[in-house]
Amino acid sequence: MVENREVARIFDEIADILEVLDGDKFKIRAYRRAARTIENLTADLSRFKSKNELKKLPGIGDALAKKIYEIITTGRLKYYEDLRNSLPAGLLELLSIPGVGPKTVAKLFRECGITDIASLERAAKNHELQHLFGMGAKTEEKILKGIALYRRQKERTPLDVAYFQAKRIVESLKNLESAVEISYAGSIRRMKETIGDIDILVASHRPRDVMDAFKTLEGVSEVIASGERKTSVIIGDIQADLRVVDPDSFGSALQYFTGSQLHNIKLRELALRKGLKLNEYGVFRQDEKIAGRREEDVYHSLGLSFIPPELREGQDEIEAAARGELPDLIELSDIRGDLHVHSDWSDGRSSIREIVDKARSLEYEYIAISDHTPAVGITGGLDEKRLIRQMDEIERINGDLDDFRVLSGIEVDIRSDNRLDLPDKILEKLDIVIAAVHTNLTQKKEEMTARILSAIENPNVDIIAHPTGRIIGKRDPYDVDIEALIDAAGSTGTILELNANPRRLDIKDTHARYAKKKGVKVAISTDAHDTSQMEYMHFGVATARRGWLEKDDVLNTRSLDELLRTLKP
DNA sequence: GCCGTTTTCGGCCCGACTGTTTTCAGTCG
Repeated sequence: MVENREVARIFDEIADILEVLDGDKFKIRAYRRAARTIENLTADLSRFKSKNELKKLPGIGDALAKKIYEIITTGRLKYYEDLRNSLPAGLLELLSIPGVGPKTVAKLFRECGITDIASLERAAKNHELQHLFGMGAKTEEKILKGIALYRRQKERTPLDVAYFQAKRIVESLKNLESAVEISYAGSIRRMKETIGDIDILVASHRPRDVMDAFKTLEGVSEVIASGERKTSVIIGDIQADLRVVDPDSFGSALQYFTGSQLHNIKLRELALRKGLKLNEYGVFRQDEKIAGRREEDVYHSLGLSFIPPELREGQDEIEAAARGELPDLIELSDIRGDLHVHSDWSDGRSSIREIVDKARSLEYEYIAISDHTPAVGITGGLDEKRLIRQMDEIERINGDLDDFRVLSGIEVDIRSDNRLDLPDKILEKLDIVIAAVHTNLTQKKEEMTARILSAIENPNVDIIAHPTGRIIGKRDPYDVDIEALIDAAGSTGTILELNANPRRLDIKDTHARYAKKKGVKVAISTDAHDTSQMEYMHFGVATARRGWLEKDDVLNTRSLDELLRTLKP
C-alpha cells in the first residue's frame, strides 16, 4: 500500500522537477498545496474509493484526483515516472543547497553537465563556474558554503532545541534600548514539531543598532546576509533570521513572519478579494493603512476572528475564522495534573516526594506515578510485589498531604503476544492504568494494530501512552492503523495520550484533531523521567492546540473528582 | 494545477537581499 507520506513526497518532487524545467508556477504551487493537504490527512488515501471523494479535499481537482487514484490503485504514477526519467537522479538534491534554486540547477546541468552535489562541489572548487553568464567568484564561494551548510544541517531541528535557542536570543535582545518590541515568529511560534530556522522580529526606530547586536550575539559563527532590515546568521548550528520593522508595522510583520507560507498566501488572496492589500507593513485600502500595529487588527480588518499561531497551517482555519467558528484552544494554565511520570522505583531519577514537590510548584492538584513493568528490559520495571509496596508508599505520602493527591498508576507494557505485563487482578487496584508498546516494534501493521486494540478493549486500561511510538528524527512510528485505534478508543471510552516530550509529541497534532472529531479524550502527559522534564507540558499543550483541542477535550484539565469519574470504573 | 460574495475563464502574495548581466533575475520566507 502506498502511504500518504509517499504520495505527498511524489507531489513535492513533481513540483521540484517542474521548477527546474521552468514549468508554470501556479501549477507548481497546486502540487505543493495538494502535498500539504495529503500530509495533514489522518485517513489513509487508500480508504478513498473514488475520484469524486478525493476531489472534496481542498486543493484537489480533476487532474490531481485522477493522479492520486492512479497511485493508490496501481502503486505508480506514469506522469511522475516520465518526469523523473527526464532528469539525472542526483540533480534535485541540488535544490536543498541554500542559495541554489531551480534556475541555477537548470543552468548548471545544461551548461556544465553537473548532475549531483559531488560534481557541483568539484566544479566550484576548480573555478569552472565563474565563466558562466550571471555567475562570478562570489557565487562559487556561496555555493561551496551552501554545500557545507547543507551537509552540516541536513535535518530539521527538533522543536525544543530551536525553541530554547530562540528564547535565549529574545532575552538578550530584549535589553537593547533600541528594541521597542520583540518576538520570535515562524514555525517556532506555530510550535511545529521540527524547525527549519529561527525567526526573530524586532520593532525599532534604530534598526542598525539591533542588527549589530544580533550579529555579535554569543554563539554566532557566521553572518550569511545582512541588509538594512534583514540579517541572517548561523548560531549554534541553526540559521536565525532577524527582521526589523517600525513599531507601527509590528503586528502585520509578526503576522507575515509567523506564516505559514500557505496561510499567508490564502490570507493575502482573501485581502485582494476584499479590495485590500496585505503585506508585512500593514493592511491597506488604496493608500490608506487600516491595520498594522497589532496582529489582532490584521485579522479583524479582514473580517476574521484572531487566528492563534498554532492553527496557521493554511488548512481550513481561515474559513473557520470567517464563520466565527474557531475553537477556544486549551491553555497551559488549564492543566491540573500530570498523569504519566516515572519515579526512581523504575527508570526515573526522582523520588515520589520530589515529584510531588515539583507538581505543587507547577500548581497541579494531582499527579500519577506510572512506572514501567518488568517486560521493558532495562528500566527496572515493577512486578506485582514491588507495585504493591509502591502503592503503600503512595498511600503514606497522601496521608501527609491535604490539598494534593498522588494517584497510583502503572505504565504496563503491551507484550507482543497482545497480553499485558501484569495480571488484571492487580491492575484493578490501581487508580490509573496506562498501557503502551515498548518492544518488538517492527510487527506488521495488522499485528501491531491488533496488539494495541487488545489493550484499548481491556476494561482496566484507561490510557494508551505514546500510541504511535515515534521518536522525532530518530524512529518512525510503528506501522499501525491510527484511525482504527482512535475509533476503538471512541467506542470503549479509552483515552489517548498526547505525550508532551518534544521528541515524541505522540499522538501528533493531526491525530488529535481526528480524535476530537471522534469524541475521544486526550491526556497530555510528560512521561517525565526527571522532575525537570515535567516542564515539557507546554510542548504537549501546544501540539494539542495545533490539533484544535479545547479544554474539555483534555482529561487532565479536570478536577480530581471529575477525572476519577471519567476513568474506566 | 485549482477555483468562484465580480469570474466556469482568467486570475493565482509580496517584499528583502544578493550578485552581477549596471537594471534585474534568482532565491528565500
